[in-house]
Amino acid sequence: MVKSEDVARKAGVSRATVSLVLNGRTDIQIPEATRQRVRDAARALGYRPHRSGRAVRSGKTGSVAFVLSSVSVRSLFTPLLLDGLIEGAARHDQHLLVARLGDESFDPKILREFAADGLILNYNSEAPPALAERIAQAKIPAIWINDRRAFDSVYPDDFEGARAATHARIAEGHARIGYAGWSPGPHYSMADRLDGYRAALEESGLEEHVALLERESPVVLAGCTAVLCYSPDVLKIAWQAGLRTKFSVIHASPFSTLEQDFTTYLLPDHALGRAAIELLMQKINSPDTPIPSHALPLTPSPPKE
Amino acid sequence: MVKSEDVARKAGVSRATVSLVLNGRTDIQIPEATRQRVRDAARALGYRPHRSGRAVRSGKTGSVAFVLSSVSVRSLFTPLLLDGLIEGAARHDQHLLVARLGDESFDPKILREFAADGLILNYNSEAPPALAERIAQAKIPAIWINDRRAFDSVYPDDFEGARAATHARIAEGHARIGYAGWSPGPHYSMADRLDGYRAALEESGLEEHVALLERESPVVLAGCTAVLCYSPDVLKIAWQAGLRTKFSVIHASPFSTLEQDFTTYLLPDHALGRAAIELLMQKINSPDTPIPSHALPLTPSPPKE
DNA sequence: CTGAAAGCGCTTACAG
DNA sequence: CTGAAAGCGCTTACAG
Repeated sequence: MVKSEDVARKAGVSRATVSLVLNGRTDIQIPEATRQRVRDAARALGYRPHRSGRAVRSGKTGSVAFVLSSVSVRSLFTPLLLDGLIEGAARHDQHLLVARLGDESFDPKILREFAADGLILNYNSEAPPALAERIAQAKIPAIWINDRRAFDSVYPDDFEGARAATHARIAEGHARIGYAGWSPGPHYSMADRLDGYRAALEESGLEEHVALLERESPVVLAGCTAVLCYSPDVLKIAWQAGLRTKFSVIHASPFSTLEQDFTTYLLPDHALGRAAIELLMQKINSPDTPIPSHALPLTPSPPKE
Repeated sequence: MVKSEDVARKAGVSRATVSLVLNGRTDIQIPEATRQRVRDAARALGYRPHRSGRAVRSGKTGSVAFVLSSVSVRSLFTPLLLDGLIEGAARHDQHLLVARLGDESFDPKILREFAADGLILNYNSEAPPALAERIAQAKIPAIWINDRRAFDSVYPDDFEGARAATHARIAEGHARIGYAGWSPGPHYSMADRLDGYRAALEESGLEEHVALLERESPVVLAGCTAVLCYSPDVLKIAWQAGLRTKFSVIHASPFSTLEQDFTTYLLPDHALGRAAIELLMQKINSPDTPIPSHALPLTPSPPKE
């Protein structure tokens, strides 16, 4: 293994100089010729600085961790979200770890060891209470994704998304607009979407037509010329029940089926990832300042409708 | 930050003893009472050993990295693959890093620094030659996923998968079986699937009916009672062209559409992830031994057909 | 069985 | 402007 001492010897300087040059410290005056010699030596030897050496000295690992439930359905995420996190991490010169936590009786590696400077937590249903406690107690900087907390979270603005989608349909001339979905469950977004739909109708003086699919058949929506639904699953159920209307679907990624006519409202997964890292870096730098949560807008797809 | 010295002081032992106890070193004789005292002190203080301290001492980072192209279409992967990697890493008590590399003029953080003991590389088209060179030159242990190399790779057995799917249709009594796909391109799997299909037909003395979709219309397949295709995209094109047959689709994950009748052959993404980590750990332990590549079988879904 | 010491690779004051 | 020294948190021989 090549170490900074090898580079120093080859370049005829001290280890300190190697460190200063390779870390681009321009506040210290070092002749360009010396700098070049160091860089050449490093390249020639294939020197790769050992992250851990720096970490142990600086007290920062230079990594952040993306944390998921080991029950995958509790921590759904899209490639777009992961990409947002990777990009955000790269931007801050951080490595990104990915870990899954057992939901109970857990003592996961990522919490047991100090291996990351902060955590991005992604639970789309209730996170295990033990997790939040443990994080608070160990004072680990953390940002929650897809969770609408007062502080330290980023989430899609489902309320505004549903409201905008409904208004768009109204603007198109639809007067009888339905909503197909599940009964609002533990996750805030289910209630928010329904509320957004209702807000738009109320603002326009229209009547609501809601089919909660555990209880009602989509047939309740007969006569509607447009229907708002969440996820392709709901769309599929409505379709199979014989509903043939203009659909508006809130979903994470563009998708297609063969016959249906619909507009998609995309969840801002990439932006969520980016934003989560931004907030986390703030949090790492000042761990005691609560950060107001961010709601990010959904975008209609295709963007212009 | 709590360090091992704090635990040592609280437990009334030396730092060495703390290390031995917490790392479960049973080869050294330490009275159970002392062990318990150390564990209690660690818990009470919320001690989380600093990974980097150990890393700098042991020379191992305790992490492996999952490496992707920054052009996402060149490094497609499913959640199942990522889960396989996460599980595999956890099994070996490793952290998992995820990184994307620019394709050209690159000097990515993950290669520039020594932050992982080995790499899992996932390129579904040609990997940049500079990458393989760099890895070889820096002697970084690496395993390739979805790449059929003689050594150091794991990949789905597309040939056998296509062959088995075709034989299954033959066993069902189909006599005119088509193939819909793209012309074999740079990735080995495209040729392998076509070859597997052809092998099965030849073994059964049947004639081939191949539609390469850049050149031919799926209508070439008219009269076929079963069609083998790769990915839902191909299926969709065939469907839209009016083809109504039994389809066999090779794909990474279960998927559904509204009307079509098809059998899916699932790529073994989870197993690929697990296997890749196993091979990588071998490679890390003996970097100079080439590891014969592994081809993993596809599975029909539903499993019994 | 336990503790003091050395050392992993690195960076940062501090002398010169 | 550069080098010798100290120190980050940890683990591993080595004495006792």
